[in-house]
Amino acid sequence: MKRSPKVPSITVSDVAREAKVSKATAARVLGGYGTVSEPVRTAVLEAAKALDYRPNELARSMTTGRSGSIGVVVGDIENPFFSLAVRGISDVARLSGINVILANSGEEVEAEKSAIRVLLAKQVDGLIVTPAQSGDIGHLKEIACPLALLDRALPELDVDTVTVDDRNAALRATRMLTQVGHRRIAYVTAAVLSGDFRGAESRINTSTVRERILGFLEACREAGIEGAERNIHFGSGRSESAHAMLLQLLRSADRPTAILASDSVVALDLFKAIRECGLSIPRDISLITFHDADWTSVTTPPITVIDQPVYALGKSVAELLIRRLKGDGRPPERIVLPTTIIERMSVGSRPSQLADRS
Amino acid sequence: MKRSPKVPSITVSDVAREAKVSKATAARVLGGYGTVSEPVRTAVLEAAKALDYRPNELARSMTTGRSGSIGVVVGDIENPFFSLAVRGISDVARLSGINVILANSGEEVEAEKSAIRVLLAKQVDGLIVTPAQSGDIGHLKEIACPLALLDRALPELDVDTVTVDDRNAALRATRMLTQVGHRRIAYVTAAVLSGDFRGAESRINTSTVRERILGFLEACREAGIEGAERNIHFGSGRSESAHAMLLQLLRSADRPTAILASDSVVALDLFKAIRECGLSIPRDISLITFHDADWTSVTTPPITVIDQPVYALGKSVAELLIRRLKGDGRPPERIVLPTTIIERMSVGSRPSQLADRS
DNA sequence: TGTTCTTGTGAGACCGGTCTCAATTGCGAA
DNA sequence: TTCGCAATTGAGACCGGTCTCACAAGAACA
Repeated sequence: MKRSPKVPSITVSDVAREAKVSKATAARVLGGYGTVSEPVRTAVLEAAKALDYRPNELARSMTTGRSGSIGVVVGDIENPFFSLAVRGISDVARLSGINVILANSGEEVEAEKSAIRVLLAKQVDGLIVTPAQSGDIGHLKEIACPLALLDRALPELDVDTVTVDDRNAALRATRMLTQVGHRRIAYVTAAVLSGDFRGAESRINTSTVRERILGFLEACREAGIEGAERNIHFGSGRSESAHAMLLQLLRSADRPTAILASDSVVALDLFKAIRECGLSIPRDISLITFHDADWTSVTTPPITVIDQPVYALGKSVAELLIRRLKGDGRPPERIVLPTTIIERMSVGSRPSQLADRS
Repeated sequence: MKRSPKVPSITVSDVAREAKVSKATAARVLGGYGTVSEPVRTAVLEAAKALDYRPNELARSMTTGRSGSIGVVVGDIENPFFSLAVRGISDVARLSGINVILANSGEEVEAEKSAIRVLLAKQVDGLIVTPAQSGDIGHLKEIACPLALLDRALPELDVDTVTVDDRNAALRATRMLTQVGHRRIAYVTAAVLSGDFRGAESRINTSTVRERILGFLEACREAGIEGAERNIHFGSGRSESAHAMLLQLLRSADRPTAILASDSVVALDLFKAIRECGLSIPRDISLITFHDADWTSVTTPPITVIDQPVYALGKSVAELLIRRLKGDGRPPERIVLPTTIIERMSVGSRPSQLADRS
């Protein structure tokens, strides 16, 4: 470990010396606190300019205890959903003069824990997290600084949270499918669930996932479809095995005639898999996905989507968190933003040649 | 400005007191430097665990002068090109135990300057920047810490740089178009250029933009196409006016029969505009774009793309920068990564009904 | 004119680490 | 037995800011 050359930077003391005042006075001018007479102020300011003084934020943070930055931990930056939400957060933060330190969890709890530890060690003033898993949230409960949850609520964690009305969205989307006759409808999500689904509703603590599933199941029930739980497929992330799983699903004898995808990344993978299997949308299979990703409107056919106000989602959590950083004492808020369904061309009626068995 | 409650955190001194050793000794154990006897080490470690000690990175950075984090300034996080590159950077950084602080410039120099100022004040150990503009780079020259350039080289700035062989890529892609007979070929980029192009090659200092244009022009020249400069269109970013510009281009009497797009965001916008005009790819117009964005393979027709090793791009700059942080003294490197063209279905021969005039 | 406020300024402690330096101890070599 | 050296430890300076407190000087008041 080699000692860095350590470019000696200009400090308050240097400026003070140059301006022929005490360090305390120079600090007052430079830090913008306390009272200083006009002539002294200008003298210090000139000295600072002459020396090209730049404050060391680290030192400042050390004494104030405030770092002026917030940490954001998302599942996957590459997912356009998150990039857009992050932009919402950044935009709001910038307006408040707050920096954003971004970390990727890759949807893995361990990475999430480590990221949070690091951010906390860096003394972030607050955290925005998209919890990767719902079962393992001890590390979130321990967080001492203000915390806000993005997109995924945790019932056990009473903190500021912004989500969308996932349940209702899934309900409406699924209804859209049942209403045109579909009975074998699959819900495909990237979320992972240990074990298989049957009656495991209670094990899914992540609101987003659970609510969507509940909405999905409710619509199925309404339509008199039984055993819909069997058509919920977890773990369809970015991986070879996930793609293989999709192919298997699409090639099975009782393959679904309609699919609801949990996000645009999954949907794109599905779209490719469907092509690979020589199936046609919407003739052979219908598709609806969460998130109006930009590409969904240019495919053939364009995809019907559940449009989430993603940018607003990011904007809102950031606002909530920043308000709290300013010392707002009101109880945690849980904001649920509405979604709309953008109907395009990927939903067709149930293919008649495929008799339903369930 | 309200004083934050300031949760009193556990410090080295607290641990020292608990372990009944001096602060210096506790610090040695906790900081992992110097020599400590085994019994003392365990005593300190136990005390630390009992007290749940967490080091304050800020304080540590203050004395060491190293913050353990690097700053990354990109044009637009939402552009999948950048998100992927950023992941490349993050992955490498994580392996070295270095954090990444991300900032968005929105491709605006002022925002870029401000972001760099903030990151520097936060004492980042190094910076990775994708310079938004090439003319205004004074702020980059002034940077005292190690700096590395991503995707865009600046001839005047002799620092570690990783780019792709833009010129050759543009050359090959354009050739692919000229070879099937196209003569009215447009190059559309999001980059902005003050004034219009004519002979302004010298004004474009951003390597990516200049090299691509040079490659494009070279291919045109080879094919005996004159005045190709007129077919270079700048400023096609994310905006209403940009889209309007594209529509105008596509509706003009001498509209291009083939287009080369500078990135996938521009390409998507183009794709939509082409549809809007009722044109068909590749019958009426051919399209090639830089960046193998995930959606390019699912459109109808799928788009022929110039596949850049984006992840590797990010990975390489990060490696270069980190090597330099470790005190590597060798002269700055300029790495140029190769690209490949993935041929899909968006290139067709020149539509015969459109006579070329140029 | 004496007293009490203001206001401006300087001295120095402090934040939580790192790191230098000197002091103490134990042990093998002479 | 004495000396030298290495290993271990403690005291305290330091990083670059913030902030408390004491004090001096002029203003306001009696």
